[in-house]
Amino acid sequence: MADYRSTLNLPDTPFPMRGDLPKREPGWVKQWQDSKLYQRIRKQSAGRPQFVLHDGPPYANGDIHLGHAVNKILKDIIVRSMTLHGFDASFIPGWDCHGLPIEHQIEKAHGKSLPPAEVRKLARAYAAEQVELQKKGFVRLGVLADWDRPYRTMDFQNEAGEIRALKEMVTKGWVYRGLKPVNWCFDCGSALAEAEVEYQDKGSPAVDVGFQIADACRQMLADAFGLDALPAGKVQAVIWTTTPWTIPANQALNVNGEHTYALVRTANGHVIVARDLVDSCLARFKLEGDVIATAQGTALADLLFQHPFYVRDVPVLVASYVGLDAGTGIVHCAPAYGVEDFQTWTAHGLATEEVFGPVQANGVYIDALPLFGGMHIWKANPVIIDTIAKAGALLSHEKITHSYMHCWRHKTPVIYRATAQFFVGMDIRQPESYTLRECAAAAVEATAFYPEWGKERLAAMIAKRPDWCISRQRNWGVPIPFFLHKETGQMHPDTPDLMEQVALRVEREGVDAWFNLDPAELLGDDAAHYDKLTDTLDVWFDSGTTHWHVLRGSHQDGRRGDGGPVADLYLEGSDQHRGWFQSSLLTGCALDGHAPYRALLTHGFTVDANGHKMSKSAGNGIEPQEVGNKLGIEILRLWLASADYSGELSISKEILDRVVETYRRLRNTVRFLLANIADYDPVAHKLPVAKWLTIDRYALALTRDLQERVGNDYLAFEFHKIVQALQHFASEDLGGFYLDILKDRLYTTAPGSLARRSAQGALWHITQTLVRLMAPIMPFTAEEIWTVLAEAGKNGPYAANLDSVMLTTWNALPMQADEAALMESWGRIRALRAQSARVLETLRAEGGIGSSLQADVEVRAAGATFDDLAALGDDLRFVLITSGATLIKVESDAEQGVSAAASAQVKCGRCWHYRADVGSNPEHPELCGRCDSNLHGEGEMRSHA
RNA sequence: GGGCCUAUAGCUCAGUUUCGGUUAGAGCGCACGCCUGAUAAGCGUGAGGUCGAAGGUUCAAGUCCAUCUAGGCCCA
Repeated sequence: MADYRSTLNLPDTPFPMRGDLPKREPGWVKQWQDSKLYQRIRKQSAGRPQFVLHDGPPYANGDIHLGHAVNKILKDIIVRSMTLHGFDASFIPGWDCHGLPIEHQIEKAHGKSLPPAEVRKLARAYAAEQVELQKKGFVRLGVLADWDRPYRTMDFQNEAGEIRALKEMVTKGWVYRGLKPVNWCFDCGSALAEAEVEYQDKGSPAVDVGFQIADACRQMLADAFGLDALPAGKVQAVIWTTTPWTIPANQALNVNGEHTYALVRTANGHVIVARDLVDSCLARFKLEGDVIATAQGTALADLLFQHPFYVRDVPVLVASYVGLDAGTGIVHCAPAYGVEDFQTWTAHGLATEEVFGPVQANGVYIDALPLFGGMHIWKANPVIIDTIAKAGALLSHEKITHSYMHCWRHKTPVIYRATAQFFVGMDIRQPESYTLRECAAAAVEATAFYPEWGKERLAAMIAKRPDWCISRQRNWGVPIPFFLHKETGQMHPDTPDLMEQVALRVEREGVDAWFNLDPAELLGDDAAHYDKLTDTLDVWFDSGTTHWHVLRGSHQDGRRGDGGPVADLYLEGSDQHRGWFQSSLLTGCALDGHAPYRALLTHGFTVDANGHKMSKSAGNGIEPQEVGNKLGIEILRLWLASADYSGELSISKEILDRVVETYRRLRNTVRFLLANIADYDPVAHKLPVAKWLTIDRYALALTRDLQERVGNDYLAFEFHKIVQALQHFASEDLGGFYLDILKDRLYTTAPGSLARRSAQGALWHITQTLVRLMAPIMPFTAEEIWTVLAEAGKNGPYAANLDSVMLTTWNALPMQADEAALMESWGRIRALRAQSARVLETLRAEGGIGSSLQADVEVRAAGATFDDLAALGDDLRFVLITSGATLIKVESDAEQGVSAAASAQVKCGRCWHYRADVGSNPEHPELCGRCDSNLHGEGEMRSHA
């Protein structure tokens, strides 16, 4: 038997079947970096419509984890897809460099007693190191960005920019000085951040303390309980507290308006507690009693009760936070020493100036405090309890052990303590204009959200949030460069001008320019009357103002130049509704009157296969580096793109295994495409689409449809639909249909025949389309494909952009007038083909055939299906991949069907079809007629498939 | 405890934007078979869900309503 294999046009390509991703990806990364691909894309895109994604700065501490990878890869997919869409898409990466965690790192490494200037110096160096570390990680992910020129919030220009942003907000009147309870450590002598507080067990006294009704309010209290008069003798509202030291600072009682309160008669006078807690309270008081009347919490509002040992009547304030879990249902309110206490106080319109705070920074009461002046609060507890008892107001006293806040540095108990801070006011009304809250609400309304529910979430947060406290008592941060009058505490009247002078110095020397500044340099003789504030700005102010001083200052090329929001998109984890989205929104509104972004996109957090969050302790974490080293970053990217990122992102071994399958399928499909256009010259061999065979034109229509849908999905940021569409296209449209049918024609017809060039024209377009559609998600593989195309001269009209697929835009696919008709009729043909496959499978199972080419089929069809099949003529057998196919017209659907039988003919030694004309040329007895013609004659004619 | 979100075959997702309607779809994986001219590939056939749970509204619910469970983000 002659070997006809060598007479076939078999696929051939240098594109390897296996990606070998972990090994080869770093090479691509290096090439993109070395060739300055990002910069070249920007240069080539200059003048196109802009798309600005403003990068939210990750905190410069620690190696990147999966969450970082998710975030940056999504951004990269978007920037790449927008570039391919024909936008000038910028990506200026940034880092958040100031703040507590870095200060702690320095403290951990160098001890706790460094002078602040030294802390800042070390922190700056540490942050710079971390930026470089993380940058390496991000670059390895294949993220294409301006890595040579990122923004860092600690850059001098940015530090100065923040001061200018603050100046602008001060000038516009958004900033005020007020009180706020903060975590306070006596040993530090300063405020602590939440992160510096840890919880440990602590023994505390727990006391129930009675507040007698004020004489002037006895009748009103009787009315509240629906009584004609109050019983004679003591009537006390009882509170329960574990911090007796706050009693001297008591200024109110809080009740819940929704709860019911009971007036209880006991042997020790009458007491008021929540009705639901009467039994537990009496047990604690070791008293018996009867409820003689009840009243709703709201009825008690504003009644005055007597402080247990000071001559001071305090009001009842209704507060919803008061619960019934423990205590008495009545809460003692010391606004200087509790967050909720303080909020309740201000919520009732009471002045912060009236808040009474007798505890000094070192934990000692001021000397002027009666009875306890000069005592440390922890020492004063028993003395105070004794005083309460002597006043007849102590209903119970026990020792309890509870979880209590401690300083993580000194391991000593921490308290809440009201201190002076600076705020951005949410409800300050600009003259004849809006409040910040109103402006922000309108800005949220004007913003597009992906997914849509983000709008509701952010709007609810804006509606409820308190004023923004922007001051912190830290070392490593941007200073709030205010001079405050020593007596009044007021800002210097020239503050805006002074701030600009400070900004100029910070621009040159960094934040130390302020900390080192001698006030006299700016204030002259006035300096004696002013204190230089040492507070720093909340780090949310750092990142929240990046749109102001990064996009409009240090990186002007990364902004939109049309006067509106500077960015088209901010994209972060859904936790940033409270964080960066909000701080940016507030500064945008305060500075510009609108949000700095047009749209917000959020992604969820990564979880394990069971939907549980990843943690070190659970041991269910997956690191991006690990995936990159084992499977390749491309797999990680494809995993991310195939998930619906609006919810949680599940990742596990099995999930990644499935992703690998998807990758292989896509890769092999492209490999086959490349292998079959190896001898195709897209310029010299190009045929007009009108001359193509019908099925090739159908394939082109399918491809155009795919590109349109995928393009729209990119614009809508619906990447998982893209992966599904690509996979479906590769498996169903190509592998299971078009390519399967095409093999015979590609392999057996003459190399330069119309039949073959028509197919290759379609394959060339499919390849050019797929490589681009894949590129945003799988940039490594796309670039590899691009290189093969380029080196083989397969880019034809795109030869000007041989360097990188990213230098192109979507493939320009010919539009066909009869696309809709093609889709419709071939849809019917494919349904028939599926039916035929089932019949052949039955025959195969019976042992009648192996390959489908061993069979002849008879197709009975009616109506449109018959017309479609009839139009194929003799090519029907190629569509069904059988050696023979007979079409019979029937009149009704019921008569339709397919039957198959093993062919009685002889197998052609070349094309493997079983044909009656095998051997018709005596010189080539093993060949069928068309193979003989293809090899030695004019070649077969094909018009449809 | 509050706000927002998620819960469809083993896995990843669809399920017709504003208010429901025939046997709930796809790809992957799996099973079985074919091919050996995409071969550490390719093709075919097939088996898998009653839509987180139990209720309600309705002639009719995966699709609406309240509840619960599990999970996520942010607060308290």
